Amino acid sequence: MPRTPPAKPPQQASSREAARLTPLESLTQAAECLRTLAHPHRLRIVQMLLQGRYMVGELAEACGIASHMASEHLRLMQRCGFLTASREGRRTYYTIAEPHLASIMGCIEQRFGTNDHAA
Amino acid sequence: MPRTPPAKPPQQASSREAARLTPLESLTQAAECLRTLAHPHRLRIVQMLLQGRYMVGELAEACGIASHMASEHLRLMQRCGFLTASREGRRTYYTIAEPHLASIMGCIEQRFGTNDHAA
DNA sequence: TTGACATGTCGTTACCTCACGATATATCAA
DNA sequence: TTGATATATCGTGAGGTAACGACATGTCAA
Repeated sequence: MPRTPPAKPPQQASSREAARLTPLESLTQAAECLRTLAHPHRLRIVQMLLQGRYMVGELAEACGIASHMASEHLRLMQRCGFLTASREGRRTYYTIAEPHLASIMGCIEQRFGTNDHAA
Repeated sequence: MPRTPPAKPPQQASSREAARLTPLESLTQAAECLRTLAHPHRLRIVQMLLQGRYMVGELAEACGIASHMASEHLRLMQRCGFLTASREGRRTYYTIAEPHLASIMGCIEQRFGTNDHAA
């Protein structure tokens, strides 16, 4: 791990593609996606989106951050295939695109009780 | 998130303690632990330790890294309660201390096929 | 005691990420 | 067209993290 070489961005990687990767490549991809998830606001956003679709402003307010910050978090998660966006007028709604996110968040909530306070 | 304030180190947090934390605190703790996990060598180490106990040198060799690097990864994971160490002579054996790690790794393996090549 | 072995720690360097303000784009209403 | 609304992008500074070599510690065997 020479400090992450060229390393293509944590692009969406389908489960089928994963089969063609070396063990290290698979683990590297998994690590990149975990890092994308590893932020309190992004976890909160995923938590909300697992309940339904929301627009940027709503997610930003729930996290207590500026809209343009929420927008950046959403872009990161969209990049590695967690989310998809759909524009409606001047609003953009985001939804979960990666079905495995539900089970991963389930594990996390079970461990950290992060759902005890769910809205 | 003013760039992580003083923020005590991602110390071991029992599930019972988690109940006393605010939603943001819980999510921050979860994020810190996810970050600790989010490294290809650390994922590999956890994968191996879920199969049994190993000493530093064995884990280092499996990852293709120097022993003292493995030692650092192990220390990080020990800090947030994932692992415990037991010294035997000049060797140190590590084992999984956090039972939820198995299910989390299970989700990750399911998504990324990181177990298709398991030894 | 000496030397080899196994692990752990420290300091440095390079890079990456976060949060922010400023600014851009796109859409709607008047 | 103008202004407000909603989102997205860019540049920057502060600070964190990874990998490495060097070195320290602790243990065993001869």
